[in-house]
Amino acid sequence: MDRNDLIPIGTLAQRTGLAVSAIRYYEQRGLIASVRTSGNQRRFLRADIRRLSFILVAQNLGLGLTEIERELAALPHGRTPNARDWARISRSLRDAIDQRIAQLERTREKLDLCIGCGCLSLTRCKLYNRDDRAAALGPGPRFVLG
Amino acid sequence: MDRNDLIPIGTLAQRTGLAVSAIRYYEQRGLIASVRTSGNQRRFLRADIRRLSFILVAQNLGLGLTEIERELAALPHGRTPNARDWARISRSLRDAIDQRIAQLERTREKLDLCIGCGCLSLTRCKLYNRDDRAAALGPGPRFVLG
DNA sequence: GCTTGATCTAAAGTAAGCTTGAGGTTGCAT
DNA sequence: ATGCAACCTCAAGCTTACTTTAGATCAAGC
Repeated sequence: MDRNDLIPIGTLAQRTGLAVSAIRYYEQRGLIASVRTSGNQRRFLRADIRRLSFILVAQNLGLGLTEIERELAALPHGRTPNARDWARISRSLRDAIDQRIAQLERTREKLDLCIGCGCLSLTRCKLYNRDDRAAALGPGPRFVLG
Repeated sequence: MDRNDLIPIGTLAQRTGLAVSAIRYYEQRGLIASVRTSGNQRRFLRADIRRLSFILVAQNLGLGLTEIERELAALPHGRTPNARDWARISRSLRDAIDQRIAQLERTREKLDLCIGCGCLSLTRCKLYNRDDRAAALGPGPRFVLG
């Protein structure tokens, strides 16, 4: 199984917790690539486990696959990404996490004000201020990331 | 406009930043209620601005409308919610925010380890540990909230 | 060699969360 | 009283992110 470090899709699925169908979908979307055996079966690099993990973390942050694709585009083409590559791209993810945490903390503060004062004075309640609200990112739950 | 504090849907939309169609959809889903004028137009309570704000905050947290409905069910039926009601339900939201922040901080730590060590040793990389990963919550981006 | 589980493709289906469109009515200002 | 923006309903459409299904092939152990 270690010859050339090529793993079949099922193994990749097990390692990442993703469904096989999801991985195939990601490949179709261009988020991940594979080579084929003579019998047309996909074989992935072990490094793709990391790539999928990155996708999962980014998704958890609220990023859509299109945005994730943009992030991943920073990785080198044709060459297996090395430590430096991953460090660079991971830092960008780190920033997004920081921003998201900061935003949640702001929301929490506002919520505390509302809980504390029990304000029913609608004009004063900070939660009514929609400046910090989720931007319209299309359908589905909305997230503020910046 | 202050007679009885009843506002039309367009005003509610402006105040919350939501689309009129979204508010109608929420009503259909049972997340918000309205009375009708003699001409069949919806009229909402001013307090519904708060209710919608709650929905927006909860959505931003990653909750689905079904879960939000469950949360809102804690509000009194037939009576306009008062400060105490809102305080109770908001605290539950606050807890969810705390948990989400904690989870993001854990992810950030793991990411820092990966950035710091530049580990390409896949078996050691903490990000590959899927224990803390998003649970399958159906289609769409996944979130860990608990 | 044979079986059995993993894999393949393509197309259709699903779920959430809304939006859009058509065709018609209401209500406030002038 | 008239005009026009705002409102109404209902059905269909859209986007994201996948899953499911069907029918066929592959690969690895016994």
